[in-house]
Amino acid sequence: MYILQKNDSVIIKDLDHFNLKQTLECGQCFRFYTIEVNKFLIIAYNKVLVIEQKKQDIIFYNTTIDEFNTIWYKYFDFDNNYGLIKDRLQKTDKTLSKAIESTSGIRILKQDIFETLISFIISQNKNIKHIKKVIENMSMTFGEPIKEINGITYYSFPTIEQLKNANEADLRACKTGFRAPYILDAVDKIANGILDLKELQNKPTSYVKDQLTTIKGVGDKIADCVLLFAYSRYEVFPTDVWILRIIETLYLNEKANKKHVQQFAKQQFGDLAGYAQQYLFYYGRENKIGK
DNA sequence: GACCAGGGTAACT
DNA sequence: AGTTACCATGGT
Repeated sequence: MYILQKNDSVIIKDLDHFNLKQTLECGQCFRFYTIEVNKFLIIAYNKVLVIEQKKQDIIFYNTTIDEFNTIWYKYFDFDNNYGLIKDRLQKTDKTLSKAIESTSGIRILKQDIFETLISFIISQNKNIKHIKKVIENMSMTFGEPIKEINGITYYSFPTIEQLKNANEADLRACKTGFRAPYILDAVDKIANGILDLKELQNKPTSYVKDQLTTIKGVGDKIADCVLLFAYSRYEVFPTDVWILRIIETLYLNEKANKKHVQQFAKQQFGDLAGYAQQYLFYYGRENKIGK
């Protein structure tokens, strides 16, 4: 792979192990819109990015090398060697090997910690489409306009400071429902210094998980999503209703509970369990496994 | 109209 | 420690 700049775009040529559509649609992120086939608009880190994939080339529109280096390089996890990761996973497991054949372009994004936390609090007992809508509502209500494209204004995800001004009625107006007090508790703990999301970056995974689950409405699964998608802890295995059914169907051939599935994933996939989870999740949903 | 959605909590056995 | 009803809301 190599990078070049052309007018106001940055282009990555000959990039392996990357599929933009798979990476965005595997359920790890919620702030993106489809413009055309393989062309998307993403909102992240207070930026609006139009990005397109043409075979093995990725075009980042209206950006600079500097912005690419400081934001998008890390966001798309270009530091990690996916060839190596997939080799290791495919060698140890035939079922996963088959799943990876059709999902091999997924990358685990490195997302903003606060946004990921609030987004997955919202996610509980909702489908992905509705999660996206509620996050959009919150951004329009509490965030700031970043950029206007084709007459549509795109808003940043609200900061902690901006959400401090929110009350429960405001949040319910965004259709958060019973999750409104959960969001308020998260904002309260962070704003008052009881939780320091940045400091947790340097702590062991189990400690971070213990801290995150002190927030009301944050349990095992939501904490694992924040650990995987924002703290880059690739050993966790977020276990939701989908992945539960997928593991039951593809591996266990019997009913299981979430604790059982977590133990299984740890011994089966080890320190790469998080990657395995994303490949299996996308594969399972595409093929309606267990439904 | 019941059932489900990238779940968690409280109140039960 | 392992179940179960309930929590808003929109879609099928």
